[in-house]
Amino acid sequence: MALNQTFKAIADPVRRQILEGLRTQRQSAGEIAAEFQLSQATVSYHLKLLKQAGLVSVTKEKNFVYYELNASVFEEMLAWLYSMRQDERGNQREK
Amino acid sequence: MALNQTFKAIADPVRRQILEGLRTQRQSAGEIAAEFQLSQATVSYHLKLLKQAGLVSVTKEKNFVYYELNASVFEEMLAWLYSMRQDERGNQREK
DNA sequence: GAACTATTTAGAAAGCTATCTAAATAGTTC
DNA sequence: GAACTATTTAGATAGCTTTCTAAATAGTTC
Repeated sequence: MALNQTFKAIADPVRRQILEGLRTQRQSAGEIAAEFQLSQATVSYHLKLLKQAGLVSVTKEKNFVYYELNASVFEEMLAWLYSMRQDERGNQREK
Repeated sequence: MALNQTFKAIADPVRRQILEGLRTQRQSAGEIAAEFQLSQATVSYHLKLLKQAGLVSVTKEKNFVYYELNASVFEEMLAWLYSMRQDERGNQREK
């Protein structure tokens, strides 16, 4: 059950912002790091967590490492949130 | 921007399980705590975080405190996840 | 109002997370 | 192969989270 890792991964604002940056195109580790006022090492740490959670995938090219969104993993989380929303109909409170 | 608090709240497995238990009916703090092998104080702490994140709402009755799902707050998270999924079409990798 | 029941708050400890700097790795180019 | 560029790993640290036990609060019942 990797759902927990996935939810933890998106619980951090830096990591969500990285994901947002990857919505439209892939980016190298350096390009991603440039968007933050954090050391490259710190951003690399966040990228590692996103990769472990399956939210991004990685391709090496020259001496760049490109990250791209792996949207299928979002489905699991969507499914969980959906299931929560569904049942909020008659919520029987026996006054 | 309370989205961060909301994502953090669901990042913990105990809290997700609490929410799952509330899908079909409200429960008192004691009923919720009985489902876990954790002290009542610990469960109370998790309930506080869920309440602060707006994911549950609270009614007092006799000397019981009832918790129920507040599904509207899930919408925000759903919207974020959706926006992530949308853009994963042509992801232009110029090979 | 005394005893009881349900829940929360306080304080402390263990473990986890995010961050940094410095060093290591790995691949490129001349 | 030496120098350069991009990225990751290692080790350290501060701060946050989860958990506990004990005590406090608050409401109920007789």
